[in-house]
Amino acid sequence: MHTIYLVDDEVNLNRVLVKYLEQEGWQVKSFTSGEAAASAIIEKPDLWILDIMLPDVDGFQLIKRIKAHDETTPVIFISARDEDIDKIIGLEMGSDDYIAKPFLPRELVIRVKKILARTYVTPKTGVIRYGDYTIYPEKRIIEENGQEIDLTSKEYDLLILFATQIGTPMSREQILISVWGDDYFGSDRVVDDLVRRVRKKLSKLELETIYGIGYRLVAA
Amino acid sequence: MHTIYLVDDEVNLNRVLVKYLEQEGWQVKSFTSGEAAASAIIEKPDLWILDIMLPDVDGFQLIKRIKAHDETTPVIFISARDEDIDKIIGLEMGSDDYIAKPFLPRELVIRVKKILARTYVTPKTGVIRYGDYTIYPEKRIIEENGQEIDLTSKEYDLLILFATQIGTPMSREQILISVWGDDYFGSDRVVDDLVRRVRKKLSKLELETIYGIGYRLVAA
DNA sequence: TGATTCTCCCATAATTTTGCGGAAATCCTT
DNA sequence: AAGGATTTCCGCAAAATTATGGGAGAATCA
Repeated sequence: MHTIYLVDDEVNLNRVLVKYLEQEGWQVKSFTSGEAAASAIIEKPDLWILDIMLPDVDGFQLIKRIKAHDETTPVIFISARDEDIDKIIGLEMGSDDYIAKPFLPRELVIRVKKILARTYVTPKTGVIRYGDYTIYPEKRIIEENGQEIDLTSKEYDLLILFATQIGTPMSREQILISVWGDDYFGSDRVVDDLVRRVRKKLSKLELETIYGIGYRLVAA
Repeated sequence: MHTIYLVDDEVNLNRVLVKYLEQEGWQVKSFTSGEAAASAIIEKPDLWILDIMLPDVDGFQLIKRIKAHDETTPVIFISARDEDIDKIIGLEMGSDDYIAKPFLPRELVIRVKKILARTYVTPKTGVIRYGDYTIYPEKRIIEENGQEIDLTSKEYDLLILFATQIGTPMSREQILISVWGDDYFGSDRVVDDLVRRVRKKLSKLELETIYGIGYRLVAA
């Protein structure tokens, strides 16, 4: 689940936007002042939505501090003033998108979805962290506190499948197709076996069995 | 089939729009006054189309009452005045779309289609909120104030059935088919049992029994 | 080729969920 | 308020699903 931090001093709009964003299942925290938002930068939300005009610390200063803290955090600007828009577009503010007031809340939701998709659909490139484990998908390596753990190829396939779908239950059918391919005709039970092996090697991985459904990796 | 309620006091436009909407196979009811429309809110159409300028109760008041009755009902505004449009977009009107007069009827039809598709085709993507509960259908998870509650697979199937059909009474027959499949030949009584178990685990879920009929999930 | 590892499968045990009978409680009708 | 129908509740047994240990065959690698 993604966390989104919203900064806007118009309390009404703020409240509405929070409602819409939460409707999508995101965890939202909202701020009405730039100063309050600034002190939350260390909490590293997955995305920021910033109004430019704020009573104290304005959006431009905020984005600088956000990006200074973590260059990759996506930011969406919202603003009413045309000159601001020009500034956002013209300068290299590092903003990932902007939206001019007035706008429909669902328009904002659409943009957030796009950006999150762009940022998180490609976890293949980055590393995945899960508790003490660090997974390097492209290298097919998993470390526990820097100590590499040996996995066989199927074990690794399974790990990646779950690690990229944390929280989502996977049926044996889905697992078979993903790990063995759709031309496998043996028994379902090999999945149990593979799960057993992975559990044994990665004891801190919460691979939960969902009776009658399949398995799921519980969020760390 | 979807039911659409249209509110516009211009009788000519009203008639034309009804024709176009019915052309799509939707069941349309039209009103020329806000008061008449207001008393039809309890009929829960799938979508409302509201003109803002009405002789008596205006569109803004109407949407408040519609959303108060059921937060999720989609609403499309139509209006001629620019200032209205600004109001719709900017403020927390909860409108799902708007369209400025004059417009082509088929433009309206397109927007209605989009919204219906969004609302009904993808109930799986969004989360469902019911009082303190948050349901993540695709993850087969339900949380009460962030605290996950364990459900068995049939219990979850039942929950989803009701949660996606809030307010609609379901017969035992329907529940059997939906949860057990149409090839189940045991007794009806298992439904009672399942309902009992779900009630026990989710005590704040208002699963009302309708004597002689079945059960219904009362809106939170 | 031989040794080692990996994968698959089977049988059995352990676990979880579900079904069912009957009694108690509740609801509706008269 | 009584009586019949319906629903709820309870606990246990049956059924379904999953975990586990062990062994055979396949693949891999030196």
